[in-house]
Amino acid sequence: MTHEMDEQATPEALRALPSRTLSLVAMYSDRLFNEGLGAVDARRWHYAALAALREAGPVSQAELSRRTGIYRSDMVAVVNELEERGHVERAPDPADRRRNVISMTASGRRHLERLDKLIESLQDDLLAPLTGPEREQFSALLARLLAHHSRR
Amino acid sequence: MTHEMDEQATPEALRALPSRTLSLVAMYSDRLFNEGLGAVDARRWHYAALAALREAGPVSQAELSRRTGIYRSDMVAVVNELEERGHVERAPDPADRRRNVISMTASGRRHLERLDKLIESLQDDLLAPLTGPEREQFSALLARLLAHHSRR
DNA sequence: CGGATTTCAGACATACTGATATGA
DNA sequence: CTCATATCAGTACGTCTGAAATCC
Repeated sequence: MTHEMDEQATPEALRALPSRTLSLVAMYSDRLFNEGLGAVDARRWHYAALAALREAGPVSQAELSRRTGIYRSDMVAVVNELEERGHVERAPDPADRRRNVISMTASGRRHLERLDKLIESLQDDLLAPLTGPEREQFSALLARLLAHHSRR
Repeated sequence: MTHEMDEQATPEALRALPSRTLSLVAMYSDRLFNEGLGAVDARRWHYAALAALREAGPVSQAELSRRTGIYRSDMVAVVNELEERGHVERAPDPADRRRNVISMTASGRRHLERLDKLIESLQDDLLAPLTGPEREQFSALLARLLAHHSRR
């Protein structure tokens, strides 16, 4: 998935599967966001990490990991990239020398505000064919599915 | 994503994003189906290919590819696996010797019927928290999003 | 010749595992 | 001793690209 598939010729047995439609829409959505964010030298995880830092203040990488859902092992690379771009700073925690305290820089804050606007517009692209109330409905249904499946 | 993320501590800016919820739900859905199908020695692509064969009759791999959305390059492995399990047969097309004609065996038909039931039950697990009408709504909204994003 | 088919080899991203060094 | 942290190496999977061999 997904190339020049002929959606007309898609077997009825498949077309009726919400799991399939869900996967495909998620794929298009991911692609939309990856491309949109790539255009401003960012990635989805960058936004997640910066948004978490804004709400939590300076925290350790492990704490960032818990709040964003990024694996600790992968968080290293995310923080590396954000640090290279000057959006965050790594500093050893004097209180616990195992930890790095990650904090946003002024550049990071500006970048995050740019991303807020971009994300909002991409969100709009994603839901373009739906009316306002339909978007609410869709989001609410998704949230309930997530709540159901993410409880252990 | 997704480990022991603390969904409570998820930044509000992220929790409000349908794109994120969508990705996560799709991930749980994919996992559900991969595990369920794996338990009967099948994969998602197996079901797609067999369902397409049932509706189209014997066709070439390229045609199967168009109908299922599986890349031609990846279709080779899918047909290999189905052939190993005795669910399909490969035969050269006498009318066009570039082509392999893929057809379902009796075993394939039985297997597909098993999968029909399994898929239906997994579908039910996926949508468990939703009422009947809500499932209809959800599917309809997904279908409209797919239609919108899959046109070029 | 251009175009389609099957196949292989591999790039790339993402989720995830495991192990190590260090320190609380 | 245990537990947590940061890091690195590597697995597994899915999407996707490119190219070769064959045939229309």
